[in-house]
Amino acid sequence: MKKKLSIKDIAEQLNVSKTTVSFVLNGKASENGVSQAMQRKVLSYIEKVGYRPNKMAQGLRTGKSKTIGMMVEDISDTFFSTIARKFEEILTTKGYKIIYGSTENNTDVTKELIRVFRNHQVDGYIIAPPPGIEEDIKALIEDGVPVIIFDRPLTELDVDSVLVDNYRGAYKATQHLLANGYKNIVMVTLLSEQTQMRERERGYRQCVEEAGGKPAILKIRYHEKKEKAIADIEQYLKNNRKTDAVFFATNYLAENGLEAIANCKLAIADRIGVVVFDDSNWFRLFKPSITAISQPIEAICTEVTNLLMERLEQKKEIAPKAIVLPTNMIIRNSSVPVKKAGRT
Amino acid sequence: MKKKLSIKDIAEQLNVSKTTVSFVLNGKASENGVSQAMQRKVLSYIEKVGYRPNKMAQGLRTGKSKTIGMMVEDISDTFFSTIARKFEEILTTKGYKIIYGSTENNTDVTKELIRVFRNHQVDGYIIAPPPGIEEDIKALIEDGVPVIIFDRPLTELDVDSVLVDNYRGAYKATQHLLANGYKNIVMVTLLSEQTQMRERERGYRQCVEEAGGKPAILKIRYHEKKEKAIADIEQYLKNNRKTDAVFFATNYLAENGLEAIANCKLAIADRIGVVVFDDSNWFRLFKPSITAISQPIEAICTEVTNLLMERLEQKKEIAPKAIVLPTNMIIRNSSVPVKKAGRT
DNA sequence: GTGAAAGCGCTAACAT
DNA sequence: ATGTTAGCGCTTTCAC
Repeated sequence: MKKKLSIKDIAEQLNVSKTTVSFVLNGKASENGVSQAMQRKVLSYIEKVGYRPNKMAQGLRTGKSKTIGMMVEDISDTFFSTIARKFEEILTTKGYKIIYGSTENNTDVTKELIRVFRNHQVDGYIIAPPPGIEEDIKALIEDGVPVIIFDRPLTELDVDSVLVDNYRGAYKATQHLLANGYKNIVMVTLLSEQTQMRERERGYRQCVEEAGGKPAILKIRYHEKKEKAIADIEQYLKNNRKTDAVFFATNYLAENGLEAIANCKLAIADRIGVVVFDDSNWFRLFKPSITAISQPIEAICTEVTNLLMERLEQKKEIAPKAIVLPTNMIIRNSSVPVKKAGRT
Repeated sequence: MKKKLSIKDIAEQLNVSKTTVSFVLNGKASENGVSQAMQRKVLSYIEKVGYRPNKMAQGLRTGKSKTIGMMVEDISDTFFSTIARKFEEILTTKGYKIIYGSTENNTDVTKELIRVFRNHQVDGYIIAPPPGIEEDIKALIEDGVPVIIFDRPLTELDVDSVLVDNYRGAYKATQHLLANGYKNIVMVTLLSEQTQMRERERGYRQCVEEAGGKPAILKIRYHEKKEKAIADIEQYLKNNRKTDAVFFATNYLAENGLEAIANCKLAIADRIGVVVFDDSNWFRLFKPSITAISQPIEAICTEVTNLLMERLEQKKEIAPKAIVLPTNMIIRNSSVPVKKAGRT
């Protein structure tokens, strides 16, 4: 077991003081008048023996852990894991590591996560917040800790945030279905308080009402048995024969909804139009391929990390920014009746 | 900005020593003869003011960070993100947090990740190793750090590992296709040194050869342009008209391969059978639904964490264990000609 | 230009 | 039964 060496060992080997070593390690050598020769000597020795400073000691001393806490609803969700990857990519270049936690969109779980992250002295937080977490986040901010929220708004709280225009995304999706001749569109959404879902619902409602129609909304409880969700959607479809299009508020709902539609033997596109909020790699492979509202994941990540780095490096007070990004509609075949367009 | 309190503050407020507080905090109160009354007093005060010990200081002192380093090829891959979630679930109950890193299946990236994780003093490693990383992992183990590898074997190295029987999984998949009347099966796999891929290839070869056939293997470079992968597969299909079944070695390849098949206008199941290694939530929704070899994710995670906890709590030397889990074939419609079975 | 030393918050051996 | 104290490895002020 090769003994881990400390700055003290290095200093002793080199017959200099810990201070000198520390200075060159932190790039403060020149400004503190350490000779070039000395710097080279230290650097090359460190390189040779593969010394790397102990982050815990550094952290204890400086109060900085060089780690960021990321909290999302569920890290196994493709949307969030793709984002996690992107964050990793960007933050690694800045010398940060990420520790993650899944909130399950549950306030208490999130509170506990925040506590744990605090104990770990994370330098900043990236959070897709559940409802009811305002107070805790406010406390964080008041303590001067950088917090960036994304994906879900936290109204009533002045905090850096990066959101997507859920309202317009849903509006456009609905409008697109209407434009393609579908008249009775049902929106299948989650029975939950997630603010971004409410925005999507609002966009749908607004659009339908403007067109003189009557909104129809089916709410499904999240992560109850898959079979239950499928059965509920199937039931709705059977009881509402006039329904000729479905707008799924999330990928997860589409997964079950598409099965329900199959069970009802309704031909997608011709008999029933389909649009899903959030894209999936697989959608283009369906027959017919599935139209989706996609979120600008790259942009979300760069905006979030930019805000975060700004806060981490901030010298003076800066006012929180709220960034809203547009969604992108990817029109495929599930929302275009065959008589109007070729099928893939 | 509410000042963070330390154990010293607590001790002063309570008029006791830091030791006493520390003992009750660490459940060593009784064994060190701290009175029940005292324990309750400390506990309730701590609860009241919401004190929580600073992990960095604890870590520096004890040499334990209570964090685990997880390295996988790509955290945004569904397989790995699902696993990340499960690890989180289990390790949280044990008081550990996870920091993650994506290796891109690249040796140098992984080496650097290991260095960074070491600096962060992670208490243990969970690694899906890239090729050529044996030496570094060996060094870790010799330093007494718990390392569990999974997903990919590291031959020549005696280390705790949890793997899936890739050979048998591929063998069974091939056998299943043969049994359903497909005669010319091509395996589409990655042009890479990943050991688990070689095992899958071996399973396929063995089965085809036993049946007196001639193996046909198409290798695709990972993560080159999607279009290139699609074109390559399409090309193969066009040049080999006799091919009547495809066995995709991973989900990622299936994503492109299914598009190639669609482009060639080959009817899945009837004209061309399809089986994919690794399942996806979406496969049951395809028409026809896609047959897949699924990995026992739950089992992998519990085995890995069990091994890890064993190491973390180990008193005496224990010999490394190699655990191999069976895969599960989920027969859907893409591998069963219609004349033999009903379509969904 | 370089070094000594204090101290970040905690644990645990040792004293009392 | 409770308190004193010496570090863990590092940064940084201040003294030489």
